[in-house]
Amino acid sequence: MNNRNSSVTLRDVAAATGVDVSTISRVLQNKGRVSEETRTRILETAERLGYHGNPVARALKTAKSSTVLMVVPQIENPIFASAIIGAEIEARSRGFALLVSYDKGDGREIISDISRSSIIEGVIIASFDDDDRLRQVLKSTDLPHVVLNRHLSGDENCVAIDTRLAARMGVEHLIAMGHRRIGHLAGRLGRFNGDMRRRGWEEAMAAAGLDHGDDLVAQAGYSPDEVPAAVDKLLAVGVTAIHAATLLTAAAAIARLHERDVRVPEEVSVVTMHDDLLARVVYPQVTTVALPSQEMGRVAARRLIDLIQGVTPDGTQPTGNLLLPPDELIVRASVTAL
Amino acid sequence: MNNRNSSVTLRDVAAATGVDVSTISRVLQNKGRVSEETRTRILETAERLGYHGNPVARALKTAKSSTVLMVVPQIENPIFASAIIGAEIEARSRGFALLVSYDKGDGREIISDISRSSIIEGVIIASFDDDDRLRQVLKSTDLPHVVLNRHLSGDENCVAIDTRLAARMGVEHLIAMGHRRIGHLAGRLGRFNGDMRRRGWEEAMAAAGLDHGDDLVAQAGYSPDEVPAAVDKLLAVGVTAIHAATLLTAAAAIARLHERDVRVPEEVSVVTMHDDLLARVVYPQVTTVALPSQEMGRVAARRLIDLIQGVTPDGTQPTGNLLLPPDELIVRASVTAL
DNA sequence: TCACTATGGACAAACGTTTGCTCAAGCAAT
DNA sequence: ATTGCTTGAGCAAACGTTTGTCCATAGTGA
Repeated sequence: MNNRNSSVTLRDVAAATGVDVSTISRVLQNKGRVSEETRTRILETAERLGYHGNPVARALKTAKSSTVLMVVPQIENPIFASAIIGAEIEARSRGFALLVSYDKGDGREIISDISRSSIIEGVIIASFDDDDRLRQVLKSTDLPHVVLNRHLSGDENCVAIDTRLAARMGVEHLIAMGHRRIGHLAGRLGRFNGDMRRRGWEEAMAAAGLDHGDDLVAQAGYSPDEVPAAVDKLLAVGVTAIHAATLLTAAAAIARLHERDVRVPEEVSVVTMHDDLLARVVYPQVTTVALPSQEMGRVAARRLIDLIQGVTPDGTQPTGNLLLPPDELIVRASVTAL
Repeated sequence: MNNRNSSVTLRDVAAATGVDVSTISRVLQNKGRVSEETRTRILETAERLGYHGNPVARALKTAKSSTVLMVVPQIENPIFASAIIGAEIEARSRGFALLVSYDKGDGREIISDISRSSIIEGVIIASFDDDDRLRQVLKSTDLPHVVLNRHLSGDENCVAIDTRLAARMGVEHLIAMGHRRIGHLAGRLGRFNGDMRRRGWEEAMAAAGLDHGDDLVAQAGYSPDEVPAAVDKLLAVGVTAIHAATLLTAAAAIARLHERDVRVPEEVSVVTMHDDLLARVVYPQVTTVALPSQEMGRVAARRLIDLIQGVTPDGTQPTGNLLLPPDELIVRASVTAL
């Protein structure tokens, strides 16, 4: 019907070279035996005609679409934004296209929805923070998949960042700077990353022989709203430093400290993890452990495509969860020595 | 080869109903005349068998893939992140899938790249801030397209937000609060949005009979790095308020003011546009004109799909650039009355 | 009753590939 | 000289749809 420009087909090349389409196809795939002479002739005409193949036809024939889907919860979270970029870069470099779908988390069956309207070979799932629901979704499809940004017990294909280690690094920095009473402004406890970060804080505190009781942790989730109360709670127990679960809550904590006329970092230091522009536009600029969020997306895509293709580049079947180490601590102005 | 579960085909339904595949196809499309009896019988078996059609086969036959591509520069910019979501929501509701591709801006031919590996019916372009390059890219393909986040002279399918009006609204608020000497912390002048915002500031100032000379505008681009110097420049000419081009530069400006021991908003008020979490985690929380960034993505997708389908829902051929009005001014703490 | 038109549905071609099979040469071995 | 193997390439089927064409059957008017 509405033929796009790119409508030079195998048949056209065949006609132009006086050779059968099947031969062309084989040459283009480097499959089967073809004389050197015909091969170059074909390659030349294909090039000259601007032949590029029809991905849809190929997909129909081979049942491989070279397309993967990434389902994200709220893309606004900068960590997912970078993860998408990372995934897209990796996917593209492997000849795959990346479909992105937004999951409002309202229980819609995104995946079957999508795989109904478009053929995908696999899916990267970053949404569904309800483990049970995620398992259920995963079970409802037999698509290759990888779970992003957390580890799901019972699943072998999860890619996450070692936020426990990142937390430890941040807290250890605080300790090295002489802090002894360090509060943990927790994310969502009970969730993978929330728990990991708390454990990291705990480990660092324990290793230094410091108090890490419950009164030193205040949960604030991931939105700014609960931060003020949590900060107040920490202030009440006399912390000299706060380890915030996320950059956003760190910023909110700093804002609260200003509000309470507590000077940062002179009276209270703040450290967190994840580095982006935000860390440089709050005052004082925040000391933070950079996280490989783009790399996480890249690795997830790599694993997914390995899974789809059945092997890793080195020939072995990929398996096991991945935990990416954090990048380094970036020292800015929100922490001071005691 | 590797048949996914969803392999119940038209033929299967045909076999189960004892009717030809063509009839099934017509029933499923509501095309052609089919007796009520066969129709329901077909519908039932299709349902029972879980038939959902093969999008690839359909795409091959009809030359319509129901897939569009969105090319983004840096997705980290929250405005693009929301735009992607908006576009995805609209696309999905119209039965389209959204492919996302990241353009590092290194001159790679993303579009031909992608349309080579996957068939797309149209593209939303948010990258290429070089107008000439964009025009060239657009010319190199005859795909339906819409340009996002700016207007490109000579193109009829651009969707942007009226940042000029947003700027005016912000500045007018400042004026209403009694400010007279208001500096403009500009984005990138020479670019669509940078110019628009400056004009908005100018218009508001002019309308109030206030000074809007060049010494009152300081360019800072969109990254925090150039902000301190620009703020210093504005401080030097004695402004009591700053209108920042973006939320990020507003935050950076506030940070600089703190650094210079200038109290916000008591000594200098700050207003900007775009609302997201960031506006609530800096101290003081920033007064800002909310921008319909998700809506922009939605509208872009709508226009693109209208273009692809040749008509708008009401039957007329879509045409003309779109300029979305800003949402409302959100009053927070960064502005005070003089 | 006969020709004629709706109606409902079957047939088959086509979309652009991939791939198993077949087959003609060419060549070496018997 | 006949057989047998290798090499190169063509033939045709298939992937799962959509759609133009054709053909029965039934219903209409005369």
